[in-house]
Amino acid sequence: MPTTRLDAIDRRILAALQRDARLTNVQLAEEVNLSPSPCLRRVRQLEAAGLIRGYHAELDRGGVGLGLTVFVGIKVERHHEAQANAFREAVAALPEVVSAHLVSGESDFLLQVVVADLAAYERFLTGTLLRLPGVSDIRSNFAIQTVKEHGPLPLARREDDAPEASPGRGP
Amino acid sequence: MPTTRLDAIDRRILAALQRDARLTNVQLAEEVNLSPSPCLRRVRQLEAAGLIRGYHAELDRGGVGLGLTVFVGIKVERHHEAQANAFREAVAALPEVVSAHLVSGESDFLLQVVVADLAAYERFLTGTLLRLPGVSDIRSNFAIQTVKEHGPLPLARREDDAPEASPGRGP
DNA sequence: CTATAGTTGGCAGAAGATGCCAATGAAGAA
DNA sequence: TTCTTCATTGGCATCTTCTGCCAACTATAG
Repeated sequence: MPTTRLDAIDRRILAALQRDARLTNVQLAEEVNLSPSPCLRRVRQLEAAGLIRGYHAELDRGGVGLGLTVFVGIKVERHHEAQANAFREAVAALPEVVSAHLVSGESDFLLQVVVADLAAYERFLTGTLLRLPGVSDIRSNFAIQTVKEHGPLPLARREDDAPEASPGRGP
Repeated sequence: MPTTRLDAIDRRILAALQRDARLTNVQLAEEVNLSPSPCLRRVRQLEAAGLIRGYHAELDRGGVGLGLTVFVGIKVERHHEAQANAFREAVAALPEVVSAHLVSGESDFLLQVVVADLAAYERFLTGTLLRLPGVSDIRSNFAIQTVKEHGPLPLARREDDAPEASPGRGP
């Protein structure tokens, strides 16, 4: 329901909150060259429109004892709709699964799995993943190094996204 | 530098902020059964220790015009250290690349790329990815459906993580 | 039992959040 | 061009929250 298309200020608000969700409304307003009132109103509107789906703390995986990230490709047998839904729901409900997508290519599903170590992954693989309904093949690719993570979405910037004070509205 | 191991309250703080980073310190304190002062102190400590790496708004990809997510497997030629670093830095600097990992298995790198549509991906692939230094093979897997995304990290819960009022400290 | 270190809760001043209203600016009609 | 209408803004007032400081409490070691 994008009632109104995003304007430059909305995009800057989204970019700022994507970078730092704990920004004070006052700080945010200053950053986008608005006074606090309309700034807060826009944020609420973006939230209500579903454009902002939530605010999350990004944790250090190693620091909380989750040292192993695995990308898991899963092939499933041709199945009925009900069976497919069951598989998806089962996968989504697993705490170790951080993300899961139906993808084109060799695998049907691509999961990102986070566990403490190789032993934990072995347990998760044999005790959980391999027992999911309809699984025909599983391929595990271990993350050896993280080059980039939680990168911000590249918000389209139009010509009017001036990073400094907008000329049309002085204080 | 995990000076002190995480206790149950720390884990609950992390879990809560992972779920909702905009929680008020008062709300957070209430949720973890502390008064605001020590709660805030713990949060600051977790931030300083690097366990909390940041706070980010989660945006609706479709809503901001980024309707296509692609998982890109890249093979690179055997290269020197300097060349490898150049590749990693180049990849990390690309706005369309949301995450990038060095992985085991068929590909050397696995990227998650976010673009507006197929045309934009075609431009990105031919204009940028294929021109990166040392690339020998690229395999693009398109996300057809998102089953789960931005799932919270499964914080290890010990026996003392009682979800209700802690017995040892009444108000 | 005493001493010590670490943690908690409460308090107070400062800062931020947020609803309300008049004013400003833009777009369209006449 | 001028007037009308509508959406959006900025400022204000009030309430909530933030956050540093201090005394009290708990647990551990001696």
